[in-house]
Formats: sequence, structure tokens, C-alpha cells
Amino acid sequence: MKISTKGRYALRLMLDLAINFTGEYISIKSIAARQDISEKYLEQIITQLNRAGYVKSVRGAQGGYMLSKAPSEYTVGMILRLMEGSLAPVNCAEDEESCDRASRCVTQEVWVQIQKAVEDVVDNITLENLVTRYQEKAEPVYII
Amino acid sequence: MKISTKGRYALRLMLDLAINFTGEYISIKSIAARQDISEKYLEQIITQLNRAGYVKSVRGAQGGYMLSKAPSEYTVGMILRLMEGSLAPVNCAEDEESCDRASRCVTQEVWVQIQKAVEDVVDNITLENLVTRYQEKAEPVYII
DNA sequence: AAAAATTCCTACCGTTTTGATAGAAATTTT
DNA sequence: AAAATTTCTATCAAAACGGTAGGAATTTTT
Repeated sequence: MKISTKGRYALRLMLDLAINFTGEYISIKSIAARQDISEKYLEQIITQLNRAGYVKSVRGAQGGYMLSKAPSEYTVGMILRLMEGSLAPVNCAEDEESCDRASRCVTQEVWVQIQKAVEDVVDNITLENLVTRYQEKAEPVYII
Repeated sequence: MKISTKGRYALRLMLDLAINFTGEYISIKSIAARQDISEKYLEQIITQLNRAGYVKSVRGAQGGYMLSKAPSEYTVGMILRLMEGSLAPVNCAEDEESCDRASRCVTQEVWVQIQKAVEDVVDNITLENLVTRYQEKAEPVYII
């Protein structure tokens, strides 16, 4: 029942791009340094995000990556689904036909309930929400 | 983000014991036949359930297994936790000290939210609930 | 024009987990 | 004594995980 490092790193990566947005492209190298993740591994992950159109890239010196849309346009669910393939705890939760017992199976209903619960969380948190949480953590506002 | 076959089979196994309860011990062989799961694999799974005290066993002819408590005493969560080890989507959701970024990390909060959502589902479904659902599916009551 | 900085692409690889299978010993009933 | 079971231990192939490596392509800087 674990989320792989690909999914976790992808979320940190996207959040890093959102938090460190300046209008300039951000290199893998700098993300890797901030997030303490191998450059080569991040490269693989960001390639998937790029192919899905979640980020845009520019090669060469001063090149790098940038979110292609506003942080509010990305949900955690979008990012995790892209990396994990699906958020179903078992195949039959998403595709009843993957098991011919599904019609009589009550455990299948449990898996569907789990999947819905997970989706209800991740589809209702955006990168923007996370940026806000980050700022509140990093720079608490003291009302005097 | 998948639940392993061990967890899934364990739930079907426990439910099978609950549904087919007659007061007599039930053999692995008969469970395997009904559930269409390898006897040898079920054996390994039920061994874990036995060691945890979730089922009791008797060897020899007419031997087999039986739930050690009433179906209402088992939650889906208990069974899944036993087989999967934990329901946390990542280690830091359960054990903050497993990552020294946890205190500043906002993705960690996401994992905690996911875990809580999953637990809220599985800790509130008992085997008894599933038996009821099963009976409603298998024998619909037509009110005329 | 050359050098430097970067993404892009493909392949490979060791370790762990998953999902079993196999065989024989121990126990209990028939 | 035989049959039916659980119990225990070992083994194993395949897939997934979590990377690493190297070089080609592109763009900017010098």
C-alpha cells in the first residue's frame, strides 16, 4: 500500500517548481540540490512530467523547466496518477472486468471505497494549496 | 499504491470463514476450492492469521480453521494491517523521524491525510458488515 | 567558432518484493 | 495402521523498485 519514490519525488519536484517560480527556467541540478534527490533519477521523473505536458523545458545554458500552468491548475491526484499509473488499491476497483468474481464479491466494494477515499483527498489538494501551506510554515505571521 | 495479494486473499479467507461458519473446523482445501486460490499459498497466509490469534486451528482429519472471535470483532483494517504491515502510503506518514525533512515538509501532510482517509474506511468495516452485504447480494429480499 | 551548460534518450543493473511451489514432519481422527 | 490435516522450512522465477551511466542534441555564453 505504498506510494513509490517516483510519485513522491514528482510531487516534491512540482512543488519545488511552484515555490521557486521566478519566471526563469529552473535546472534539474538546482532542484536536485534543494530536494536532495539524485539528478539522474529526477531527470527520469521530469521527463514523464514533460511528456504529459505538466512542465515545459528549454535546453542549453540557462535552460531548465517551468510549470506549464498555474499551481492552482494541478492537483496532487493528477501528479500521482501520472507517476503511479492509477490510485486503485487493486485492479478490480477500477476495472470490474479484471476479475470475474467482481459481481458477487463484497471485498471488491471495500477496494472501491478505499480508492474513493484516497481520490477524495488527492483530487482536492492543489499545488497552490501546498505552496500556501509551505509559506505558512516557513514564514509564520505574528499578529501583534 | 497497491494492496498485495496477501492482504486481499487474507480478507477473502477471513470472510470465507465467517460466511461458512457452522461450528466445525474448515480445511484449507475447501477454502482454496471456493476461493480459487492455491492451497499452499493460502497455507502461508493463514499461518500469519493463526499466529496473530485471528483464527484457531486443529490438525488431523476433520481439522481445519475457525475464526477465534465473532465476525463483528474483526475490522478490515486489522486484517490488512497484519498482512501489509502498515497502511501508511509512505513511512514518514507514520513515523516522522524516518525523514529529517518532515518538520518542514508539506507533502508529508498529504501522506498523513491519505493514510487517515484509508484508515477511516477500513477501520469502520467489520467482517460482520461484509457478511451482511454478501447475504444481501446473494439472497435479495423482495418485499411484496 | 568554440566551449559550456543544459535537456534528451537509451540502456543497464543490483536488490527487494511478490507470488507462489515443494516436500516432509507432526498431529489427530477414523 | 491409514488417512487427513496442519505445520514448518526451503526454494525460486518474475516483476518492481530505485537507481546509475554515457553520450547525443540543443542552446547560450564566451
